Amino acid sequence: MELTERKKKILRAVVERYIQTAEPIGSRALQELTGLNVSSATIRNELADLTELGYLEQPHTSAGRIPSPKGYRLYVNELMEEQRLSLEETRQINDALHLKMRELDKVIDQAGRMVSQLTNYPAFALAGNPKRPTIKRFDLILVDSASFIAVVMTDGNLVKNKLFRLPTDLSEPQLQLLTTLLNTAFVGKTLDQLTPELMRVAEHAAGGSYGLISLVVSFAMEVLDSLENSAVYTAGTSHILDHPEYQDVGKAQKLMAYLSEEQTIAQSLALPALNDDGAKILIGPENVAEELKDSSVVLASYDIGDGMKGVIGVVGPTRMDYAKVAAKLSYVADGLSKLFGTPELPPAGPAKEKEE
Amino acid sequence: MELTERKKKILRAVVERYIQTAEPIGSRALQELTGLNVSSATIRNELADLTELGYLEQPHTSAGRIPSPKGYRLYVNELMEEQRLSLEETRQINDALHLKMRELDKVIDQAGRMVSQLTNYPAFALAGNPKRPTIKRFDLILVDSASFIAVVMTDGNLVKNKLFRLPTDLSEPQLQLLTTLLNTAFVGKTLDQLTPELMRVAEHAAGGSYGLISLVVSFAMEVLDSLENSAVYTAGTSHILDHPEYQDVGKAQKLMAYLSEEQTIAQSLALPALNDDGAKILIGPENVAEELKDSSVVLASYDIGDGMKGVIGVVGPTRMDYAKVAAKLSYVADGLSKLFGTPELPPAGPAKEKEE
DNA sequence: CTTTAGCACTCGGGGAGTTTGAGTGCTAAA
DNA sequence: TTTAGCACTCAAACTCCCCGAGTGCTAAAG
Repeated sequence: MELTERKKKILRAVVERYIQTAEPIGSRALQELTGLNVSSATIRNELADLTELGYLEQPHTSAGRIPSPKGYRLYVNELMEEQRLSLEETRQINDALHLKMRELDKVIDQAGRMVSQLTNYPAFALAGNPKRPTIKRFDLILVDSASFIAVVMTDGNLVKNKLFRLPTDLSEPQLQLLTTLLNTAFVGKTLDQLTPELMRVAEHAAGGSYGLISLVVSFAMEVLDSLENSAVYTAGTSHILDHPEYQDVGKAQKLMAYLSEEQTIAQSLALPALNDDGAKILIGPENVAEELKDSSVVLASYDIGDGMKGVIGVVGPTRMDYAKVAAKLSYVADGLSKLFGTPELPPAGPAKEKEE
Repeated sequence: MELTERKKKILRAVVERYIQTAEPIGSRALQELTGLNVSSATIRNELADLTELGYLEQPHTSAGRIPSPKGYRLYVNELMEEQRLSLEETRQINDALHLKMRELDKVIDQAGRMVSQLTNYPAFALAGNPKRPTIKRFDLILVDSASFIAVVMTDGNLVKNKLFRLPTDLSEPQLQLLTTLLNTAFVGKTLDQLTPELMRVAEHAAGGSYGLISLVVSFAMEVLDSLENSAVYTAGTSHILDHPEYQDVGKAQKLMAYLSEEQTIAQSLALPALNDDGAKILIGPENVAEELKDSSVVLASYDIGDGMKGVIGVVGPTRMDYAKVAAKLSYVADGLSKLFGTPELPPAGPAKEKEE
């Protein structure tokens, strides 16, 4: 059954007011808020209907109404106006997006912090890749006769390195041989495919090369592993204490505990949202996790490039300002996609050349 | 004035009991706890003296006594027995110290988390270097005609890399030239010494090389910069809610806000402790930061190698279990020092060789 | 001089009772 | 269908009072 215009107007007023004040709204207050030219008694009748239909709740008989999760849902789906960010706000975000370090982890971490600061809610951010990562190339750099740097690059164009110090001497040709060997034997393999079997074969081919193969490969495996179980960065968890619904320390504690279970967040919350575009809003009981049953989550996904995607999200009371949060989150997500979309090197290089 | 043995015994009992229960201790309870064969009245007299001397406090006239910061200080200095960790505990720490990734940032982050989990208090960890870092060597790896990887190694043997994609073509000899150039012009320089002046000279020497110099150098500068302003990792902030002294949300919030000001922690708390060995304990008002005036901090420093040091610390109520926390922290710090002290490569390499 | 028993006193915490006021639901009239 | 009016409800805030743990003081005993 479709609601009448007037009912919608009232529902909307209740939601918006409650988002601001966190207090039940009574019929009298609604008279003014809605601007409807009807008496409070009429509004009371409407409120009774809306309560009957499950859009509103009453903390106790003699209190005003507050939105139920169902009410929020209707509000988010139909009543909420797209919030436009102010110039000030977009400028702020744009500034913050000018991150110095472009290391993937750091950028994601920073993005999470930024969102948390922007919204005043706890936030999290992570990257996830749909396909299993593989190594694309190996390089070994001789530092001195007793140490070398291994550089591995994944198919997602992520580059990692590690310095190895050896108890024995090492020569350039030796390293070259190793490099070729690594590149022929292990490129394009996923983590599971790097079997001990394969290692043994390659090690044998390496001859007397000190088991260096296994060292570098196990480093590569660490890299692949950390990529598959991508880290979740949380930020601003203390913000939940700002909101009256978490004045009860017990509740705050539960939510915080949940937020520090990073793997759970990744699996159950963020990853399912990877492929949804735009902002996704999960209200109270719509959340799978028990700990989030009376909180809400807003998620947005962004493109990292090379098929990788990421998710940033915000957690807060069901009473959170969905319009604003969703707008900010989407804006940041877009910004990140653009950031990753542009080549690392702005074509400033050639421009700098004097001679044209 | 030196306290009598009996007074010390009483003070100690008060502190230890209060650490457990967070409740004021009365004279009757102390009769049992101390094992002294005197009446409660006698103890009351002693308590009055200790209060007079500033070692104890009374929340209100008709309550028992709790230790004052001065009392804690005496306890920590003279009365506290070195806590020995149980086998179970050392095993737990040793296990946790077997970290997979040996990337510096991650290790430090992990260490902080571990300590927090171990002690049930919020913890932080950071690395700091006394001397200004410089770049030790540059390497450039050609990936394909339009991209290359820059690898820089600092004097602290930290290696960082970055992938550059270019709008133009690139050749191996070109890269080699660049590498030599970079290594002659910029090695051994601190951040300030990498002046625009120097850059211009080097760029000029590079001839038509597309301003690549400045790209790589500015990456190097980022690395140096991030090394100088080393990150602070905090973990387990939600643990403060476990303790009754922070049931007051306002207090918890203040402390949490402080803990998220990572730069402040670094500057005012951790860095001063860099060169103190062993555990350092700061009780309540001994802290410089206003926000910590009624909390305590335990710090321990560890060696990273190459002259770099790090600090891990724990923040909690003044009532925290100093003996246990200090013991755990020292143990972890030692473990970290050892971890960094041993070469990256366990000499397992040669051992793996079949043919001897 | 120290220790002890005894006793009056203090003060926070918790429970019961009361008041207040915002807000409701219902009814009867417009 | 809307409105005015009115009785009713209930949480929150306040007051009052009791309880008991614990103190400080005094006077006597060691």
